[in-house]
Amino acid sequence: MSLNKVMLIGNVGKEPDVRYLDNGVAVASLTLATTERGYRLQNGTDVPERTEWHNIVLWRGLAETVEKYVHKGDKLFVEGKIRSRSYDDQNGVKRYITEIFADNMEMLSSRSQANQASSLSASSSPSASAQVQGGKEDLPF
Amino acid sequence: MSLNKVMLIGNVGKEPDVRYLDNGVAVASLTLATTERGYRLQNGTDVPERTEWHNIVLWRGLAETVEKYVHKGDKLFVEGKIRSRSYDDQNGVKRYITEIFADNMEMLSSRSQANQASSLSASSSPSASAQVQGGKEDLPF
Amino acid sequence: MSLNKVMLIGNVGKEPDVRYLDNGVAVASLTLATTERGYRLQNGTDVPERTEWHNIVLWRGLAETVEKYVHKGDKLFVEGKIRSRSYDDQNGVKRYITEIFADNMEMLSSRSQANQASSLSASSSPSASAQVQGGKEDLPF
Amino acid sequence: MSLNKVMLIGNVGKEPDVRYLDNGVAVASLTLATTERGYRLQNGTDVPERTEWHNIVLWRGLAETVEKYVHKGDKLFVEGKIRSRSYDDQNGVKRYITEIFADNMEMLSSRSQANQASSLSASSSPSASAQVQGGKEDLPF
DNA sequence: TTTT
DNA sequence: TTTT
Repeated sequence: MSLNKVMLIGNVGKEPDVRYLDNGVAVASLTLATTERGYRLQNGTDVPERTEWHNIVLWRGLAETVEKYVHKGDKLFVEGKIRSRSYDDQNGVKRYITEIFADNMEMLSSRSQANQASSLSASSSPSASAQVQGGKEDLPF
Repeated sequence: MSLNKVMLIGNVGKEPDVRYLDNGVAVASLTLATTERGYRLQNGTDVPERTEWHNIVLWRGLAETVEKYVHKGDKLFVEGKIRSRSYDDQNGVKRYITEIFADNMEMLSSRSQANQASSLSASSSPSASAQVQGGKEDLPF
Repeated sequence: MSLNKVMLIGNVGKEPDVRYLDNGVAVASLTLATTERGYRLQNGTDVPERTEWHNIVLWRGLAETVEKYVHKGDKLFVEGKIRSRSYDDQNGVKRYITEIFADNMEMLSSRSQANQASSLSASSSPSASAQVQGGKEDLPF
Repeated sequence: MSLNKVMLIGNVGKEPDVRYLDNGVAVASLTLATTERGYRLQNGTDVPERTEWHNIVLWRGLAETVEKYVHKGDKLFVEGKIRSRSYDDQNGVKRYITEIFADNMEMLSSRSQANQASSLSASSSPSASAQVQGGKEDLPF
């Protein structure tokens, strides 16, 4: 048995990228920043704040929601799993990238009209507190 | 913003109860035991092992999967949220009960044919490692 | 093997209760509200917002941090496990209560001077982004 | 506010590497495999099983526990956060690596004498069900 | 590149 | 009893 679970709350770094495969399936990519607060060690040393950037990949319904409602600066809750893959860069060097494959997303803030978005999307994702789940059409009750 | 998230791995206490509402929606109830190992304090005192019993409620597709494949003794991973509700018992005393409303379930073992079940159900729940999600008909890739 | 994990983000309902055992150990109790947004079903029915109240119990260092810095209305992240116990109420009726035994806490907001509190307490809880862990005196790096 | 949380259950890929810094602090590195079950798409296509390898880094007490008790093949529960860092490889190419910085670990199995290990280490990590926490010397009750 |  |  195995578990591969990630939960993030952070801010979207730039406008998400959404594209459609030939079969019509939507795929979104976005970067999410999580920031640890700095603190002071007992010996007086300051440990500065630290920002981690996560590559988030979302498919299907989640990607469509991203396209409609998610923008740079927005705060998101993302739940998913870690996936690493390799690719050859422009110099033929093999590169590894670690991505978070999202199973679930919740919009926590809006710089734009995301609040409206959030309640709209919530109406199709009732299984948890206003969470948006991929491609789910039915209702939990 | 708000988060209410529970993740459990434990064993099913007895045969699950599954019923159908008038509208055809399935609802399953089961009890799940999680056990903390005992340990010895530094002063030599033994803290015994401790079993916690959780009331799990599952709806729709998850309930149907439970009906087909989950049995007493099986090991389950359950993800969901905490919900408390009150009811009046047979003596008219108001009682409170805390339940875990499941969003997600994974079968980790089988005493019966659950392994087969698990891979079957996985085929309709591809979003995560063989996880069974309620009412989801589409595929993540 | 077993897992019993809860993660909550919510608001403190009233001033926490902190007491000290004869051996000097601090124990804090507080209630935390998590709220699911309401939404509209596809048939037009409105599902109203729903608030869940959680009984949180914190020990030792966490309880002392609560005593110093946590107040009614504050937003908290709490991580812990579910524990149920029974007691006889004033009428001799056996009652069951479900509590969240906190392993970890993070202060996310302050109505009072909690922001200052948060950075102070963070300096003694370096293992994660400003999280406060019970009785931990050492540093992770 | 920010959250960066990872929970993994998987198997250790090879013997862990443990070293000590000049100041006596222990640091352990290990690889952990999580495996998603394969499944069959509705169109009949088989999606094969998929193994993900995670780089886990543990400090201080956790690293010392790893040194004593964790071996290739063991099953571990690891809780922590995602951290990426860059370094220059032997060809001067800048490389990025993503690691899981562990806050918490639980030994779920042993190929060697890890069961004994687990109960031993549990005695110094009582805050949660036999979980081993870094550098914690006190007891929760 | 975000945010506090 | 909180909060949005």
